[in-house]
Amino acid sequence: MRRGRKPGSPNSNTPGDASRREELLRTAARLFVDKGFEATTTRDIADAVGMRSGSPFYHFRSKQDLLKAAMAEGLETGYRSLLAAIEGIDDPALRLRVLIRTHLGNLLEGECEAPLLLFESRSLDAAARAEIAAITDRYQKPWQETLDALAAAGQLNSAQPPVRLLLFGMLNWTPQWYRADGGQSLDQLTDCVMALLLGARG
Amino acid sequence: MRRGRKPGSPNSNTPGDASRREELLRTAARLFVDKGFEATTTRDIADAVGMRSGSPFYHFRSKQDLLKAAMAEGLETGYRSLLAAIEGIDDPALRLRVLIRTHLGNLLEGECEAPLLLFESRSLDAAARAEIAAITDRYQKPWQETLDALAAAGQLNSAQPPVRLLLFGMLNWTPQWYRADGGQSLDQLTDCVMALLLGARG
DNA sequence: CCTACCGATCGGTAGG
DNA sequence: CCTACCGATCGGTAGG
Repeated sequence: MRRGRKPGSPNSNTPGDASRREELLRTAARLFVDKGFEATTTRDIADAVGMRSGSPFYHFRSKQDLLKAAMAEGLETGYRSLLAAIEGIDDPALRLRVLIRTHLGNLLEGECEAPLLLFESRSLDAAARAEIAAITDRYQKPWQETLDALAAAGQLNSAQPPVRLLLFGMLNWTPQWYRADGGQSLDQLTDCVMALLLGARG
Repeated sequence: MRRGRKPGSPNSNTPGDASRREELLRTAARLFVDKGFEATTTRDIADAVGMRSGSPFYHFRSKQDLLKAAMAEGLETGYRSLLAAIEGIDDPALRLRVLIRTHLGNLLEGECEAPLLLFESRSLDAAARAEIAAITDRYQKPWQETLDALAAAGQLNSAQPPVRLLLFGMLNWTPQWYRADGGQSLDQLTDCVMALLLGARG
């Protein structure tokens, strides 16, 4: 029924196992976002990738470790997508637009929902939470730089950190209400956010 | 050791029991916000109010029922605090300011964190979720009216529903990062939000 | 990675 | 509201 697999090395980077590990991470991330960390069972995750209930623990020490890894790698992926999207764009207003649009795409088109897992930070111990906080800071760096540039150009009233955090919250709450079939495209939603930040624009 | 109490009527509004019920609701709300619904045990709640493990079920049919009631009554309370705060205020910009400040006070000074429980809606069944959605709509009505008035007065570019929802998300994410000891008062934070919405202002 | 399994915990209930 | 309790589930492990 099930294809057999010889035991490999635990937690290693064996090429063959790496893909299984990634599969676990992606699947866990999705389930954690949908049902929440606590409500998601390690058995749910195992089922979803076609493993037996004990097998995720071959790849990860604990359920919490799975969460930490899913957050870390997800934020990493999201960060790279941001950098790729803004590469070569000099105009700060356009940069901000692309950051927002990319972030919303990641969140709302299910490409990389990792930022939503930040809600689950409370389930991490202090050490893991610190690791994730550092990665989150990096994720926000391009945002702060762009806001600073906009303020310097006089297109934004203030680029104090609260502005960035308010913006981040505004975007991360959208999955609570945005529906793809609601007649508003992500581009239009991006327009709306931009108008809010930079003032009138049509 | 423990004071004895005669059995009363279940789920009724007996004056004596009402306060215990309210105590359960307030305590449950706080724990649900802090640890999350799934991570909070009915035993945690019972302990926190000095009951035995089975006793919460004398007041509520199920744990989910406790969540629903905590959300419903909490949003009710928050709604009333909003109405009281804006009563007699005619200037729409000032009204918005008071709405924001009151909402932030409720969230960040622990007076009424119920809006944060909206995250936990996924733990409700469809019927309960619909109930809560209706109460949430009512909670947002004063906001929409105020935004409409601002748009009519030309002080806001657009009062389309997404603006309200973006604002709501911006505020509801603040508990993720705001610290009372961070050198920024709630009044200053309110200024920051207002400036973001209405444009330059110093 | 599977089999087989365990200890702990959890939501909930009967009966007073 | 307490006592006493149960069935189910869950994270995790030993051993191959």
